[in-house]
Amino acid sequence: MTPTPAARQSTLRSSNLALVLRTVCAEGPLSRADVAVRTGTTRATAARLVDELVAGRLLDEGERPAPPRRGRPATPLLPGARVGALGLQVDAGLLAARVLDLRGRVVAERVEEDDLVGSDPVDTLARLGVLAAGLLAGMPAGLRPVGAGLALPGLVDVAAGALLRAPNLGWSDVPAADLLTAHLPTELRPVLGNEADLAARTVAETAPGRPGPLRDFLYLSGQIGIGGAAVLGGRVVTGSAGWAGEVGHVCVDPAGPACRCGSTGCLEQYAGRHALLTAAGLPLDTPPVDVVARAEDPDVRRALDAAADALGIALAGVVNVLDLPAVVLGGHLAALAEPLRPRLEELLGRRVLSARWRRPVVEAIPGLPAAGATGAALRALGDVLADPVAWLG
Amino acid sequence: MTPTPAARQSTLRSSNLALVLRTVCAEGPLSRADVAVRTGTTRATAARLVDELVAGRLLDEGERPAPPRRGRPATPLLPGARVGALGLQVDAGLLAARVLDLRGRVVAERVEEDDLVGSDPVDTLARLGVLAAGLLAGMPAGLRPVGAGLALPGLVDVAAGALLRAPNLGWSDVPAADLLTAHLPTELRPVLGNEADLAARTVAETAPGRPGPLRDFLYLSGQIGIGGAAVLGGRVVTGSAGWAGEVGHVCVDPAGPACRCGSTGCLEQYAGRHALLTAAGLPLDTPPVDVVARAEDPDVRRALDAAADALGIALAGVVNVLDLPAVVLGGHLAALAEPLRPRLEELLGRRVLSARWRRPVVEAIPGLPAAGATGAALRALGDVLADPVAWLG
DNA sequence: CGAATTTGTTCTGCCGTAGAACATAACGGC
DNA sequence: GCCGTTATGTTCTACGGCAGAACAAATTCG
Repeated sequence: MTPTPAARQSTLRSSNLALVLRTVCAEGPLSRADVAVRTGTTRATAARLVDELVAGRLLDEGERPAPPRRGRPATPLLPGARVGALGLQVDAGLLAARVLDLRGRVVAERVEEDDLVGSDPVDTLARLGVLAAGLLAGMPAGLRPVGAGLALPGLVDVAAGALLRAPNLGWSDVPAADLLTAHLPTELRPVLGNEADLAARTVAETAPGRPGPLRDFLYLSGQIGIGGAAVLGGRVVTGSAGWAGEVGHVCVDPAGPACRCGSTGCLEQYAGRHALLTAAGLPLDTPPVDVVARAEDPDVRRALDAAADALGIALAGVVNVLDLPAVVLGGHLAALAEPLRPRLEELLGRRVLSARWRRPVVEAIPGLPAAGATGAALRALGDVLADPVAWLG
Repeated sequence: MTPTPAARQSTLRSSNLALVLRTVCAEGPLSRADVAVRTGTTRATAARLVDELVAGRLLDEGERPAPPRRGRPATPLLPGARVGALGLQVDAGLLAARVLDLRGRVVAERVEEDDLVGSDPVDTLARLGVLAAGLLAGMPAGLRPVGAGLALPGLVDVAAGALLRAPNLGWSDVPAADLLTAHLPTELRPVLGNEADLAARTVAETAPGRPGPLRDFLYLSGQIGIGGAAVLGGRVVTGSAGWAGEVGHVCVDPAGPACRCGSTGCLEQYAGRHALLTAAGLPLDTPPVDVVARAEDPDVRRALDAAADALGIALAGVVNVLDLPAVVLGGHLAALAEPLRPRLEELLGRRVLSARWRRPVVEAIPGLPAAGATGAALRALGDVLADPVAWLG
């Protein structure tokens, strides 16, 4: 236990700098006077803090497209466009590198689709490293990269920067951060994260520091298997070691089919992409839209119903334990939301203890491809928002 | 969304006062110099803060049972003994009122055992109010009550101070805080809380501000039904509306027996006290020790195994979603821990995805009767620790 | 009995915010 | 076209809180 250090004058300053930066990030263009009102400080103090952030390039003074009003026109403040973070992702079907700026805009990206199941981790991460290095080399000179993150579909050891196990890739014990650092500037050693956790972050946070419409929800990322993440108060619940969110291995029926995890009747065995397509008698590369199109086919209908039932049972359990007002379907499950929803909502209404007072809502948010990469960049930019002083140099 | 106010000088002072108070509460008797070291401040500043807390009676200067050392003897500081909070509890089998001081000691208590299933909420809460008023009337004059809490076995609306539904009591829509306020001083309007959440708090926090041995765990409170609470980083996860922790209604087998909640195959139907005793062919008032004594009886053994299996399946799901390193059995389940543990730990080892890296541990913590009342008092005292300035008057 | 040692107190200086006065840049009416 | 109005942004002084160093106090050890 590191004892918490007491707050000193400088702590006050950092904390208020962070508050001002967060405020501008969260509420679009604001003037110095707006910032003073939002933070409850005087204009004098707000201006002082803003000036420091502008000097450190974390905030930009915009040209004034001033809506004509009385009084001296305000200079609009925006999150710094010259601060960017690198988000990386390796998934069963793609390799992605994406740079986001503090406004949450995609500055540059490269996505390579490829079947990476069973690929060699060293080769694949080297490919990703080259991809990322190329992306950074092509960046406009003014942009300063402040951090990097890597989304991986599996259990991750954040402190060590290592992937423990990613069943969908067939990878185990990969020192991913070390392998990538060889291709990147030293200050851009990527912080690892679980793909579903980071994808969930893109739903909770539409841009750095800007809260999304939902603050509490369970996110499901349907891939070959099923990943998930619970979000409470806008923060992803990562658990004590960062291994939370394995919704795909919640047991739906102890007498159900064996799962590769060693257990039986896991949710993944009903609602995972492979399991669902197999049950529906469709080829494993059938895109979700085709599944929806054939929803009236009896075999497909039966598979969809079984998936909805399994989701209902598993998610009701999670909602009972965590009290979440919404379930967000992402990944391939987003596309299947329509045929799944009626049965799923009915089950949640019946099996969730508090449904009588607040019935859980099912939302579908497809998200852009490689949402994990965006989430990884958001995490890195979140570090800047949390402690701007460290980035003012 | 209330905009966060910026930190000012006075914020700094409150925050450091809170830190000093927390530090002394967490690490037993400390001198001013110890506090300075622990908080990283100078002795001058630490002494100033300590003096203010001593003047406000939140800290006491102890007599020095000084272990003979070189140098000027230190004056030991202790959490204020004259600050107390009232914890109340209504359960199916008892009514409890308990006063805890800032050191976590039980200053006074009254517990009445009685069968309250199906009782009239207005009458019962009036009884509890009288009990509490009597307890307060008998308190030493020096003790200042700073807050109150009420633990209830059901879903609670904290903001309204109302109980929504407590199946074990047969109560619905009870304005509990209002009913009790009639018998108590106005500043002691009790804050409602779920019994399992508050009992879990007594495990996470052995005394106000003093962390227990476990920081992350799932607590199970076995009563007639089964309540639960997840604790992450020492904080109880209450969910978005405070309704989290309904582990008893996680589905173990969709084809299982119907539950009074309207669902099927809930954990409660296998490991709840009533369900377990019925399955074992024992009378419903059999104390847990007798169940353990007859563990070799085939019927009892079968019921215990079924309960262990159900717990394994349900808890593995929760652990997969929340990544918790430990499961704590409380209530009647604590007494049954020995016969349940082997099978339960085996199942958790098999069904928890991350068990290969860290196998979940099962602990039994019986706790004192009416742990919810203690937890409710701890919550109120936690308010004092969070913002001592409000209590310095 | 005096040196050493540790605790607690006093005093000065620095830093960050509050508050008020002042400067600036627009609009609008006459 | 000028001047009052209005809102923004800046400058200056005051206050409060912590850091750091010097000092006073109380006990042990040689």
